[in-house]
Amino acid sequence: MTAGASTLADDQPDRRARRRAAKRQVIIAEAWALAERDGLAAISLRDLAERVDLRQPSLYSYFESKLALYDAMFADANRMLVETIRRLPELDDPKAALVQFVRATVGFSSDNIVRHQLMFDRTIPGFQPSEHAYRPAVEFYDLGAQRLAAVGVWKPADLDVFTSLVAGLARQQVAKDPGGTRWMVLIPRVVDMFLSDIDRRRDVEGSSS
Amino acid sequence: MTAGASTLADDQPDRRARRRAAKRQVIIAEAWALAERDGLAAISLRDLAERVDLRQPSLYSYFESKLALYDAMFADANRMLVETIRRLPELDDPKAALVQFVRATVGFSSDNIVRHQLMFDRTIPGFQPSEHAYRPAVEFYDLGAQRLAAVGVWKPADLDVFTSLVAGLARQQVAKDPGGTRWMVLIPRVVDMFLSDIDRRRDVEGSSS
DNA sequence: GTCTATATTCGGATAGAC
DNA sequence: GTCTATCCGAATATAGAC
Repeated sequence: MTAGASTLADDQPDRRARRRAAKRQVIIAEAWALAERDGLAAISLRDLAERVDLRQPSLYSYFESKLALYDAMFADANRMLVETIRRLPELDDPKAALVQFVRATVGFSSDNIVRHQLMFDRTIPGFQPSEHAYRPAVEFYDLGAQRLAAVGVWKPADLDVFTSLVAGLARQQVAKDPGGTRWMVLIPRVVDMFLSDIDRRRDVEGSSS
Repeated sequence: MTAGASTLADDQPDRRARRRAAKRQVIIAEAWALAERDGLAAISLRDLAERVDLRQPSLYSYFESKLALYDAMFADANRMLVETIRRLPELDDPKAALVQFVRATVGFSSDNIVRHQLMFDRTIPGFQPSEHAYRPAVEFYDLGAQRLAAVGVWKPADLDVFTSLVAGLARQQVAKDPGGTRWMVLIPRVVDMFLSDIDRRRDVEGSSS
């Protein structure tokens, strides 16, 4: 019927979808700014709407509820962290690469405290990331696991120790010395400590078999 | 003038003060129950008043604002943690005592997630513990520092590493395996790792001098 | 100290016109 | 998709009688 308009009809939805996605991104970006100012739990859709030149009800065209907004923010923060890791220059020395990974991770938390809160604390009542939003978080975990594998660490218990080390450094840096480097500077030492422990345990295990 | 009533006049304020303090404690206890149910940030003074058989405005006789309530809860949680540590049986082996300390601390967080949140996360917008409420937190820190001193650890950087280890274990246990023991069981290993690292560094330092 | 009553503000969410 | 208008509920806090 409308043969000449078919390309138009096929393109238009894509453009619309892109524009829509772009605007969603703008909204999310402003939501972060608001969260930094007022606290994550204190975001109001009224303030948010004002910042993106919309009326408050119009936000419901982009997010079906406030929790859906948090979900999108959760995914956004995790994608940002994954991107941060991916952009790191590749290093030949696997141990140096591990230190680099931890530094980038703790640095991300330190530079993005509210993102860190949403990702790692459970601070919003009723919020639980959807499966979809959680996917980039898994991706991040895998990136860490890969660098651990490169130094011969793969046992689940070893991974758990490692995650708790990184979590602890990030937490203390964020909570006790925001903006500083008091725990950041300990990273090489902590990684050393961890790898030495792995070696030590390997030796013990080897000698007893 | 009222000589015969002077003992009465001296006692009555004490009794009143005690009753008042006792009721404050009841209110705080119910506040914790509410926080466990709805989330720390979602406590409402209405619900809280109902639970202690008061009308909502009457709470203002006990706490001058909601933030003052949080402040009292913060102090309460820290006192409870300090008490938990103090009640531990004394151990002769200083290393065992250190493991015991970490176990009790992480266990406390695991058993009291909302208290952990209030103490260690900054989750309530606008809340900052008063100097008075912060005192027991310092006391807790000192208890840890004492046990570290008993194994020869005293350097500030070493203390920072240790606090981040404990913080990381607690965090992962609370966030990723609430109610379980996945990170709890790693405690002896992590303490070993830490102390071995201290030894190793002492050796290096000693050989270079 | 406790109450009733109320001020005040703000929150998320919905209806329906355009 | 965006708007105006509005609902409805909830929140903290205060005034003033008892």
